[in-house]
Amino acid sequence: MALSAIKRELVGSNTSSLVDKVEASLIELLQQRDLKVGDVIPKEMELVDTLGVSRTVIREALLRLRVVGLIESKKKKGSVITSPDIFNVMGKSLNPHIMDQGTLKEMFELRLVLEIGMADFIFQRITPEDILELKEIVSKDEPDVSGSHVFSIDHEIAFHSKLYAITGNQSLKNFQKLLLPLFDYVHHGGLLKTHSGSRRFVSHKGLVDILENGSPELFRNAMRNHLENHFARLF
Amino acid sequence: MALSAIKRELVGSNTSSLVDKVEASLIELLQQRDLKVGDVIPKEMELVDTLGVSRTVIREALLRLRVVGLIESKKKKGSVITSPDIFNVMGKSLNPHIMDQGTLKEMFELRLVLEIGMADFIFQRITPEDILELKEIVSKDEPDVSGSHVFSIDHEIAFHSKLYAITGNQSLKNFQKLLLPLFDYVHHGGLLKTHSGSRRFVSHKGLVDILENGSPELFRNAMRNHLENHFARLF
DNA sequence: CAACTATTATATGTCATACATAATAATGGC
DNA sequence: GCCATTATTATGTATGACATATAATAGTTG
Repeated sequence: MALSAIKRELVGSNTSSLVDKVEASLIELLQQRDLKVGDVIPKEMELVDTLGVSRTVIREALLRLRVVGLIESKKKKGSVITSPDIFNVMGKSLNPHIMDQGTLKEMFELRLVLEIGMADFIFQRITPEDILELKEIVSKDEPDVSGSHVFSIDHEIAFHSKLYAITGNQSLKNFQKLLLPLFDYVHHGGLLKTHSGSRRFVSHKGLVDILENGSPELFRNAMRNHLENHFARLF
Repeated sequence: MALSAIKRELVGSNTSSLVDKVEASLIELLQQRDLKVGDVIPKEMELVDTLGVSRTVIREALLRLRVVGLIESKKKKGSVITSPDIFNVMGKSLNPHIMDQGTLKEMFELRLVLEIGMADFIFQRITPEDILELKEIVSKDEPDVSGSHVFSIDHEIAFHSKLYAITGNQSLKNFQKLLLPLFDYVHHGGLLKTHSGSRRFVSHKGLVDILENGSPELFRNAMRNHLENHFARLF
């Protein structure tokens, strides 16, 4: 049996596949019914009848929505609309073992952009407790006998993660959490020359001081300097 | 027939589904074989034999990889590894009609973070031609008879898009392209009070002047002011 | 021999059906 | 009225068949 009339209509004149069309139909359906997070969507078999395609195709279209986090499927309940979270989706495709060098470098640049750009939000929302917590973190970054700071990935991550948290922007924080594996891969893989020994223009402690007494403008420039050797490796 | 031994082993002790396991196995496979972009991965039927699960499960696992952009499937060729692009994946889940207000607001904040944070890269990479192009764009933003600037979404987008382009970071640019529908939705849906009439502390022309003769530091603060009314709406 | 066309083989795409599994709803005993 | 047990239901998995597109090959013709 060849394609039935309705399927031909679904496929239309363009080249997109059946699943593409069904996926589009589903999204359109969600918008038309003005469905909100938590609402349930029609069962697979209902969609089979409504759209006139096999359950295979329906399931594949639903799966796409599920992968990008638009819906969640429970055993007997059916599928419900969800909001969760934009960046988690990206995580799967951010496999440093597979992605090419160029993209990897761009992700690094993105990190620098974010940490300089979020100064205003940090100042807007930082609390005295946050300051204390940052000082606590910094206190564990003691200079060694030679006076230079020993580079510790864990300490680095703890400090900068706290900054993201202070912004109060969960999406931003998720984004950072997402990028962490990349940095871990790069540092451990020796893709960049080792950080230790390179001079820090502004220390973590310096940044905290500015958060306490300075301004967003001062902080942006300080962060710019703090990340100087990162820039040096990129440019 | 209940689950066979090998499937039990695949499922293991945790709660994750069969497809989850197969998906993980596939990713592991890609890393182990050190497969790079352009390489082909085993055929569906080979994977059926190798992993001992049905083609249904294999296909669903492969589909997941395809959705996040890790592979592409061609009819007779099989599936090949691809790199493309991190942010396009996110686009599907960024449906403003469905996502909740909180996330929408966070996306707006993200935009501000990016445009302030990318100053260094703009200055690093801007060319005289870019300056000319920016001036060309700005020239179309004439003040009206009352002397105030008429707000034009198109002009706004053209100007800021050019800034992203100048950074030379394709991922960053893709990110912006991704966010555009959100802003369009918000502006047209009247979610924010209209932009027109609100005072611009720093005009587009002012930003271009700084790009020509100023510094990244000046630019960051100017952009901060330029986006002042955006901030006002958020805080 | 070269270049172009028709055929074949292959791997993904779609369909149909049956059964497994888990979670809710219904039922029954106490 | 509460709790354990049993149906019911919708998704998850398995299997086999056929459709479709395309790379590869064979075959035809100038």
